[in-house]
Order: sequence, then C-alpha cells, then structure tokens
Amino acid sequence: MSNITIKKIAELAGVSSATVSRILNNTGRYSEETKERVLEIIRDYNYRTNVVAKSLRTNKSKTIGVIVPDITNEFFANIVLAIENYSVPNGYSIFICNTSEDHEKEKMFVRDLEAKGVDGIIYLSGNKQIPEQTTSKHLPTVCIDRNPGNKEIVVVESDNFSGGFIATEELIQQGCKRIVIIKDERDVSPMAERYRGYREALQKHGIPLDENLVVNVKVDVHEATKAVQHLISRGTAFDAIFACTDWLAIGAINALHQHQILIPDEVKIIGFDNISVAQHSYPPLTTVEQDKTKLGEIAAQILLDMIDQKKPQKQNIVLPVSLVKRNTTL
Amino acid sequence: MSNITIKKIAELAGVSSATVSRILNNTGRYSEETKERVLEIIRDYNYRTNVVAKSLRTNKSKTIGVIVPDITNEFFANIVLAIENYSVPNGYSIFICNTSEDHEKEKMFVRDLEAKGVDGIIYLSGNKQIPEQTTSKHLPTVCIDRNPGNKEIVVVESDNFSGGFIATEELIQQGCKRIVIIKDERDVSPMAERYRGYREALQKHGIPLDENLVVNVKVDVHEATKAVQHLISRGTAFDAIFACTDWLAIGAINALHQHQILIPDEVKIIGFDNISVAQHSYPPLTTVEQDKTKLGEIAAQILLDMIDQKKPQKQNIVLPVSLVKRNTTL
DNA sequence: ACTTTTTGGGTAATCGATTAACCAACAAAG
DNA sequence: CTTTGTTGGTTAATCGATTACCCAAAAAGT
Repeated sequence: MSNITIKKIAELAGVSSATVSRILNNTGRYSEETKERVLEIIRDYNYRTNVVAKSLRTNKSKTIGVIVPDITNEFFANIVLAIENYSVPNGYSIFICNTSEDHEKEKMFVRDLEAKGVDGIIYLSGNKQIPEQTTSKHLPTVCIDRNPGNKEIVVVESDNFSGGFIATEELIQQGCKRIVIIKDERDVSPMAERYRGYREALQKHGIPLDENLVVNVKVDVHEATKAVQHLISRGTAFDAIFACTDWLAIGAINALHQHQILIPDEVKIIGFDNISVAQHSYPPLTTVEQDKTKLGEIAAQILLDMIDQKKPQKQNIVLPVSLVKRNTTL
Repeated sequence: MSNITIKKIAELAGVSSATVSRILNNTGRYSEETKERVLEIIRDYNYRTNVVAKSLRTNKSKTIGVIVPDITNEFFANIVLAIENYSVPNGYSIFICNTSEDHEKEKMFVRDLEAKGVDGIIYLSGNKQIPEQTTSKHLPTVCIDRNPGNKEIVVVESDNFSGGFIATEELIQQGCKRIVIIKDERDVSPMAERYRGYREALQKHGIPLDENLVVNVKVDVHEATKAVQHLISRGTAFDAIFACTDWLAIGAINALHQHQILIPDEVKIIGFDNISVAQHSYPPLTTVEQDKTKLGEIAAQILLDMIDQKKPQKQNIVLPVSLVKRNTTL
C-alpha cells in the first residue's frame, strides 16, 4: 500500500521524474504527446503529489496560520470563516490556533507555526503588542482588528472611531443625556478608538464626559451584568448604554431585565459587532455592524499577495461600519 | 539568513548530524557530555527542527484535520476548541476545514488533508454517509455527533435518544399534551435519535403521536420562525415546543413573541445543545445540555491513540446529556 | 552543407531531517 | 591473552519532490 510517487509514474510512462514534475507544474518544456500519456497514468493510478516533499524542496507549504483569541466567539469565527473561504480556493490550508488570550500560548503557537513551515500568519490577537518572538521578521504577517503599533505589520480593521461616534450620536439624537459606555478594561486599540468616538460625539453635542458613566470590565457577559447591577445599586442615573461589544450589551440587558427597567423606554442600548445574538436578543439589539467577512477576506487576500510577492501591500485598511437599528433604540 | 540546520549544529559541536538527531529525539546512545554541549549550541543558535523535513522522513506530520460544517455555530466551535485544547499540548496542530455542508467541498478537503500528510481526521460532518473518497482507508478517523453507519469508524456522540426523551417527558410532566417537535428535515443520526426519544416519551405517557406537530425544517433560525408562524396561522393548537437545536428554539421564540404568546405560560419550550444564546435569550431557554468539551476531548484522545497505535479503540462512545432548566419551562 | 537555435527531456544535486549498518575503543570475563 | 560486550559515536541511504545543468536530435538560417 506504499504510495505512488512521482518516480513510479515516471517509470510507468517511460520518462524521467523531472519530466513528470515539469508537466505537473507547467514549467519547462515537454511535448503535448508525453503530457497526455503522463497525465493519463497519473489519473489511472490516482497519483497525488506529496505536499510534504514539495514543501521541503520549495520552502513553501501552501499553509497559513490563524491566531485567534477565542474561536467560540462568533465574531472571530466569522472572520476565520472568511479567511478560509478566500484561502482554500487559492490552494491554502489553514492552521487554527486558539490562544484564549494567553500570551505564552501565543508565543508558542508562533514558534510552532514557524517550525511547521507556514507561509504566513494572520493575527487576531488579544495582545496590545505582538510579541517580539513573533515570526514577523521571517514571515509575512497581517493583523486584523488589532493595531499592534508595529509599523512593519499590515493591519486590517474596522473604523472603530466612527463606530463609537455614530452609536453615541444616535443615542444623543434620541434624547439621551447620560450615556454609559461599557468597554474593555484592557487598552486594546479597537476599544480605545470606540471610546474616542464616544467622547468626540459627546463633545460635539456639548455633553460633558462623566467618569462615573465609563465602566471598564473584562469582556464577558456576566461582567457586564454585574457592572450594570452595580451602577444601578449605586444609584447612578443613566438613560442609555453604549456597549463596546454585543456580548457586553447582552449582559447589560440581562441586568436591566432583572431590575424591570424597560428597554428602550427607560434605557436605550447600542452594541457593537452585529453578531447573531444581537438579532435574537430581547429586545433585538441595535448595534454597530462590522463587516466580518470583508475583514477576513481582505486580510487573507493581502497575506496571499505578500506571500506571492505580488505587491508590497504596505498600507493599512480601515473598513467602514454602519448602524443597524433594532429595538433597543427607538 | 538561511536557517540553522541540524548539519550546522553538528558541525559546530564537532559531531555528526546523527548524534544531534539522537540527542534531540532521545534515541540511541550518546554521552551526557556531548549532550550538554550540543544542547547548548542548539540554544545559542536558537535551532528549531524543520518539521517538514522530519515529516517527510518519518511520515508523521503531527497534524490532524478537523472537518466541520460551520465553525460559526457555537456548538461546533466549542467542540473544535476542545479538540485543539487536547491536541496542541500533545504536539499536534490542527487544520480547520469548513464545509458549509457541501459534499463536494468535503471530498476536496479530504484529498487535501491526505496530500498535506495529516496523521488523522476528525469529522463533524453534516453528511449522513461519509463519502467513499474519504481518507478512512488510509488514515485514522473519528466522527463526532454523526454516525455514518460505517462500522470501521469510531463515533463519539451524545445520548441523543435520552435527550429527546427527557426533554419531552419534562414537558409532559409540566402538563403539556400537544408538543410540537421541530427538527432537521435531513435524516441525520442525532436528529433521528432525538425524534425517537420524543416518540418514546409520548408513548410512555399515553399521548398519541400527532403528525401535525412534527415539523421538519432546514436547520436555521428563520426557518424555525417561519415554521412556527405557519403552525399558528394554520390554527394548529399546541402547548409546548421541543426544538432539536437551541437556534431552532430561538427561532420559535421569535415567532411566539410576534404573536404575543406568553412563554412559558401559554407555550413551553425546550431546546438542545445548551450554547450561550440559550442562556441569554428572553426568556432564558430550558435546554438539553450536550457536553461539547468532552465530545471534542474524547474524540481527540481516541484519534491520537489510534495514531500512536496505543490501542485499537474500536468501541463507540455515547456521552450522557442532562436537562438544564431555565425560564421557558416552569 | 555547415552552423545555430529550438525542442524535448535526462542526470543528479538538493531540501533537512531520521536511521540502519557499521566500527573503534575500551572494559569485563574467561 | 583472547574473547565478548558495551559505549559513543560515524557514514550514507532515504523520504518525494524540484530544478540547475547538460545533451541529442530536429529545425532553421546562411
């Protein structure tokens, strides 16, 4: 049951393995005649080229690594899917690396990927800074949704600032004056930008920033619930919540339900991401839509281009966001 | 910037590459002395073994492929995560293959994986029958949550029959008599078993099966919504819904909300899977919990054992399920 | 008719590891 | 003093491709 090698095919066709290789790769010269003969034998014997051997020789594995904080989060899963949908038709396979936001794991994965000979890496890192040990010096790398501040790395991200701005402005226009923002306690770039958008919108409409209304949490539904409960029990007045993540919004909604606070009558809510929970929560959540498919697709496209050295695509990409209105606002 | 090879390390240490290899793999004989020397040089030069070359020689890639219908579905994502969490510490990387339930894609992935030299495959296939072209003849394979009826393949699954049974019985015990079941129109094994559990529970309690109450849909939230709307507009009376998936349950809830039908007062609902939407829907969804982590973990464990030929683990695994009561029932 | 070019394809080195086969040196045993 | 074993290695083949270099035969040019 030993596998059919290129050498055996060559033998069967009465040519050298070099010729077979040339035919398979459309390189070098050969007659149409031998090509047909060889291809037929290849079909007959169901020959498949051994990608491992090919990789060793060519130093290209047609494989990329995707490093992701939490594949279980629909937002990331959507991006991974988009990356896959672009990469697979182009002949690439993808290694999935789930870091659970663990820096050590992340470093380990990078070394692993490097050792396994991937051609490039896409980061959806939870880290502010991409670790020095990153493969970036050796391998093409692109970051999604996280700006590591490293000039060398191409970044694809949503226009988080605008997202924060339009969400906040929408709430203001609906008459809200005391708008809570719930955001990641870590100072990662997307959150920082959304927060900036929030502040700018307040300022534009002459609403002073109230520090009591900005709550920092670990990004997790229950943390959001607790935070809002705390806000309520502390007696802090508010008439709207801008949650920097749909899941945080869901957590907030839970807390409001518990206190019988009516949404959107008493408190309006806007989330961020537009993942499917937003659509099916109660009430359905108004949220800022990120184009997850495009995020992944473009990142993959750029990476593959870098790998093929088509063009030194160095400029960063910022994708527009949009507000999708549902029932947690008017 | 050429990479450091084992040969260079050997040269630097004044030994042959064979010795270095033996030291790295803890095989054969060498003195403690040379070991120290070699290891130091390896550290100094930050040598990493070229896994591709190793794979070529040993015909083991320390890589497995996971074929999944939809990584975007939290249920599958949870399983993938569990597989990863077991595999990575054991030195394996995982290729993710998203089929979108497409049979052709599935076949293609199998060929791809085979060509890339994976050591084994885990299927979370949407297919009833695993395609003949599967790698199963050549590669260790295990199936999760889908029984392909192929005796050769190890299957890890939940006790779907019991799940269907306890869900239905719970509804009956809460006084429901006209229980709708919403299930996959395709006759895949987990659904068939849940349906069997449903029927058995009805029978046990002397409730006749009403064909009007069994609705088959494409597994999708909106399909469930439409189906329930249709049921209502058709005037079919019912006092409970057993949805074979949490997402289907969410869809059903949406339809009930639209018709101002009170949950659980007028209609009780139980879902299946216990993914996070179930926890955060309104009302929070009573559902049958599948142990997604264990599902993935055990599958990975069995696969790796098969790869290492530790034991010809041929028996199938059926994991228990449990009812988690929330607010769509009493 | 003789040179030059093109066509078709072979030879063998190479990628970076692993490993079977072999061997020198020294120790222990008889 | 020879035999046998053990220790600590070395050499070279091998895994399955790709590819630089070479070459014979045919075609084209002059």
